[in-house]
Amino acid sequence: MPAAKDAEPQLILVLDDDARIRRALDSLLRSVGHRTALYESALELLEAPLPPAAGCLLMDVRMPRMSGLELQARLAERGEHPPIVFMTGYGDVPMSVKAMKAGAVDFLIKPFRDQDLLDAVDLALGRDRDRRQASAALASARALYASLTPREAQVMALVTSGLMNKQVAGELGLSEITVKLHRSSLMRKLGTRSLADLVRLAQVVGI
Amino acid sequence: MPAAKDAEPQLILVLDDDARIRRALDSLLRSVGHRTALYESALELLEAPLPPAAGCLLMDVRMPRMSGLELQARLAERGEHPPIVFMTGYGDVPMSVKAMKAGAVDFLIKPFRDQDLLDAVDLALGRDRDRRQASAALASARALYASLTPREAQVMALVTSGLMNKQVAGELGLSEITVKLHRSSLMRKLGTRSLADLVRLAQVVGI
DNA sequence: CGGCCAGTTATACCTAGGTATGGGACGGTC
DNA sequence: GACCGTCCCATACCTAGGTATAACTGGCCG
Repeated sequence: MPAAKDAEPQLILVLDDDARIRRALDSLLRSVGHRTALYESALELLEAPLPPAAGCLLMDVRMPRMSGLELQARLAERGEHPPIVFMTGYGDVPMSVKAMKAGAVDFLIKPFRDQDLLDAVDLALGRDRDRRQASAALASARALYASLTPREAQVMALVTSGLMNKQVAGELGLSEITVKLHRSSLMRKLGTRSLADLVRLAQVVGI
Repeated sequence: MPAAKDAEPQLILVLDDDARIRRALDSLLRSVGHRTALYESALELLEAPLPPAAGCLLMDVRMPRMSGLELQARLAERGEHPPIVFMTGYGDVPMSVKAMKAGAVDFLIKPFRDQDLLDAVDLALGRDRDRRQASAALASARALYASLTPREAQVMALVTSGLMNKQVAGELGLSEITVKLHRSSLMRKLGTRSLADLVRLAQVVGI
């Protein structure tokens, strides 16, 4: 594991149909050292795959063709997506509640102070880092687990549930020595050097 | 463990300064089988300890003396509290966003359909059940852990980190046999019958 | 067909874990 | 002072875990 020294700063996706606002947000965000990517419509953003470095999506709620809320729903359907900060000039309460229930980080009413926006963006970037960390840990655990043969996975499940080798052998109709063999093999594959580590890995994978 | 057969249905705390609204909410909630407790002011609710069966707090945002948002903040300071559903006739977006950021389940605008309120309450009760389950599991794990002597706790930490008995002995300056003794003693106290169980318990406690 | 991998088992040997029994030291409590 | 709980160590014995080596089977692939 090369320890991803966050050499790649997070990117802030800015989506607004008004070019003047895009420019203003872009310059504000860049002035405090953020990197940005600008989008004019929800469709433009949906068509291309999201930049892997995307750490926050900042967007207007009301836009022609596809609203911010609908984009939020589409992104959620597709799986993981960066945390979202909404802005709007004409928001109502049900709209903001819906956005927040769906996981938005903040919902800002124009006009807002620059600092409020920057705070919301920082919060979103923080959540994105947490999300990335959790997701990377889960992915690597799953990848390791996927390298096991079916038998090894069975043995792992029973061993981490607390059964002794002979009990595992009984459950699976094997001899104890075979269980030991699968066990040492899966420990090697997973890089775990103790039963404690194995149990924790199993927890992550969700056995 | 007597398996708490949820013989005790959850209680819905209804807080509104308007007596007519309290009565209307009370009758609506009771008509679908919920149990309720009525409060006239935030202070009244804060003064007495919360009913242990409280599974949801349904309240107006705007009330004299103490607002719903302030009550929400006070309850959060005091630790765990039931999930909150807000209602209001005059809410603005920043208010609703603040409430949702602080963890509210929903923020309803009057007039709302009865069903919307009942849905929000059901969602809140569901979250309360999850919360109770997690909190009960954590409490029982902590209680078990607290019954260990200091030495046993040290041994547990090292054993669950994956060290062998002899390594634990080295770390603590003990002989291996003594470690085994502490180990069997703590396993007995915690009711764990395998290292796997012990590791999971340690995870819950946060070792 | 030959090679490879998963899966299976066996023998043998060594290490680690678990328990029973007994004993000594220390600190606090009744 | 007697008692108790915690902490420590030892001997002895048994069980469980781990590894090495070797061998057999069946399926898949080039």
